[in-house]
Amino acid sequence: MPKDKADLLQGTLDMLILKALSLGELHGYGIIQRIRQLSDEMLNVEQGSLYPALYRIEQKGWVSARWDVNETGREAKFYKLTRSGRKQLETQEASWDRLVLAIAKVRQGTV
Amino acid sequence: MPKDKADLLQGTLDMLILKALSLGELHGYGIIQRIRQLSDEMLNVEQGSLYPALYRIEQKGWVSARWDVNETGREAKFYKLTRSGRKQLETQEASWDRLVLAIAKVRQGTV
DNA sequence: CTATGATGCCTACCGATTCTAGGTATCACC
DNA sequence: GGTGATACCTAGAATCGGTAGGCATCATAG
Repeated sequence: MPKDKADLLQGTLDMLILKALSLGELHGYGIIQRIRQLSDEMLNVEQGSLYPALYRIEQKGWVSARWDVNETGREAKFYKLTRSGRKQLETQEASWDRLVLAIAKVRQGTV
Repeated sequence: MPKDKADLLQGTLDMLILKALSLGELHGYGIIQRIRQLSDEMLNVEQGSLYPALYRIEQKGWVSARWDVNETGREAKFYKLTRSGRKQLETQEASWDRLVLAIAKVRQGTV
């Protein structure tokens, strides 16, 4: 019974969160939904992964958080990319591209 | 001082090893060299990552090992893909492709 | 002839990160 | 009143790659 949802590889979650936030301020729960939606339901981030990741990312100064009220009037913690976070997103995207390229080379290679 | 060699993401090493072995039987040290060469020096697998990984992979039945002598007459442990390993390689490549696709979708997405 | 670097194997431990599995609370809806 | 969605959180397990060591052989440079 293989899951159709792919598990994330370690190291990809930060990039996804930063990317989601690059499209606009958002609260935690919304980040999960945005990633799922953007990936056409292929990626599902667990809450138990997200919240610790957000904490780490905030500690690193890549996002800032504030409590506010969402459009339905509920309390939620909104996260916003900082300048440093935007730079970090670029860095991580570049690393990802390098890795994808390198692995593609290995896969197309012959002895 | 960023390294120009990319660190691997967790979960990619098995696939790289299996791919390297899909090109022919090889000993551990040679696997490292083959991956480095195939990736145009972009990927460098550490010995401390490789040997435990080979052990894991052998336990799962994806490779078989035997001691032999290399072309220069030195003892070395040669690994060979099993049928199950070849199937596993396909599976992992498919997962990798799905992940790359999913992340590409997220990255090109707009709200 | 000795030192160094490459080849070849291995292990122990660390650090980072994701997941599972819980917990809490509010709200809409049936 | 119960269920599912929304919204936050934590503890602990599991995985896995890296660092840093160890050991042995061999070719080559000094």
